[in-house]
Amino acid sequence: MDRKNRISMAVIRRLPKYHRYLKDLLERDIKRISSKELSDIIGFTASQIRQDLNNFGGFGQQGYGYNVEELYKEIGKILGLDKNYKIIIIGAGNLGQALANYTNFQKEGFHVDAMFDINPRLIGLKIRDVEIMDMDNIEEYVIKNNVDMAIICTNKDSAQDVANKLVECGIKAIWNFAPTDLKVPDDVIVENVHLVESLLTFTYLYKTSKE
Amino acid sequence: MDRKNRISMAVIRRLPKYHRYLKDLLERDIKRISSKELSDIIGFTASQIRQDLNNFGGFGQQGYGYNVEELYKEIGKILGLDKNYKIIIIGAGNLGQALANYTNFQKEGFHVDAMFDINPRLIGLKIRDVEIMDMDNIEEYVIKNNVDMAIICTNKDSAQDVANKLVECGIKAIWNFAPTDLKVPDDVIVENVHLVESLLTFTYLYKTSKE
DNA sequence: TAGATTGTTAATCGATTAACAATC
DNA sequence: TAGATTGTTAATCGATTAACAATC
Repeated sequence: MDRKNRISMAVIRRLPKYHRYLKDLLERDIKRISSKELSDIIGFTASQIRQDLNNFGGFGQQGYGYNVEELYKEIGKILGLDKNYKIIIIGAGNLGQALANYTNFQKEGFHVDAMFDINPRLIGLKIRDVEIMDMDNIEEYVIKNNVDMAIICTNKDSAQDVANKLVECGIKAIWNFAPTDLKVPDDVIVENVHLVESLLTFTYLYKTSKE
Repeated sequence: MDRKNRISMAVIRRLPKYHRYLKDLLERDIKRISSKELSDIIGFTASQIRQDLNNFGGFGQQGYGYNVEELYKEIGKILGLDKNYKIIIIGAGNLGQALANYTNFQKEGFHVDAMFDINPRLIGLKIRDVEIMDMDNIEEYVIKNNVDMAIICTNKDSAQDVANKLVECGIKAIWNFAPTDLKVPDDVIVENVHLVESLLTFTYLYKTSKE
């Protein structure tokens, strides 16, 4: 724990990118790769790649480089992909439904188990195999079904209330798509996907590139 | 341009957050705010807030702080929100449709004009007022309609081909939701929303928080 | 004017890059 | 063994924080 906590967010956010590129290499049947070669395709410096990986252990071999399959699996384990995760989605609007349908998550062992909404028109519907349930049943559901993570896809005004409810139910991990910053206890992990922030950054870069 | 280019990405990515919090304050009828007060609600240090803002000009007043409305408008201008933007979406699947429906973008002056897909079942359908058109017509459409930005919502395998096509049509700004890194010329801006990377980072944090 | 708070310079901290001895 | 490339330490770079004079 002490050692883990010392790993910076900068490093952690690069891990999924390593994972993705290594999967690519694996699919192209490439058996080994040096930090220099990986640098050429992923765009980080070779030095940074070696530094990053050495936070978690010495996966390479001098004079050889890294075994692609082994490194891919190790990084998968580091990320926690050796387990499956049960997810619920709160807010069954367009975005919630899109995420329920998004197969890239399922491939990695994330399974959307149920969706919740307060809109009576949506309750009872099924998106793929996932039923949209009444928000009133969420506590019962979470406790019964050992849910790992919750995705908030509500509007900004409901998001904090929903988060409070989730925390109450014992959820420790919230992936938040609502355009607001949630207040939660220290032991609850929140990862934000702030689409508007991404769009505005993008717009700034576009605008200034034209000047 | 020279001055602009010196502004670090770290600062640029904080701008949308200032913009959002200032809008909040404005809606709550708060007229002025000091860097210290803003620090308390936004979570950056007061020092960082003053540093950030001073990259773009002296918006504050000693002994007073910042005028909320003025600062909100100034940051909006810096981000390029004093203009409207025409957007097309390529890939009219669940995610593309969800983004076409996402009203938070329209509020800020972003208008989705058309969607494109290669699936004959989708072509001709309308999502809200937005027609799904045949990918074959994209070049003609972009040239005729002065499109500013394109959103890629295809799968990873088509994304690079779509990007090439967009660059060919003269598009200079691509918001990419496909789980891959696009190769484009230097004068084309790409902003990625890598959902899988966010999910895996999130999973890592969740996993390690339990250890 | 006195108090408050900015704008800005200097100090610190952390992350990235460079270098190289260790070793496969 | 010789060549290649890692793991790791040291140097550099950039971003954040602290401090304070300027000034409203």
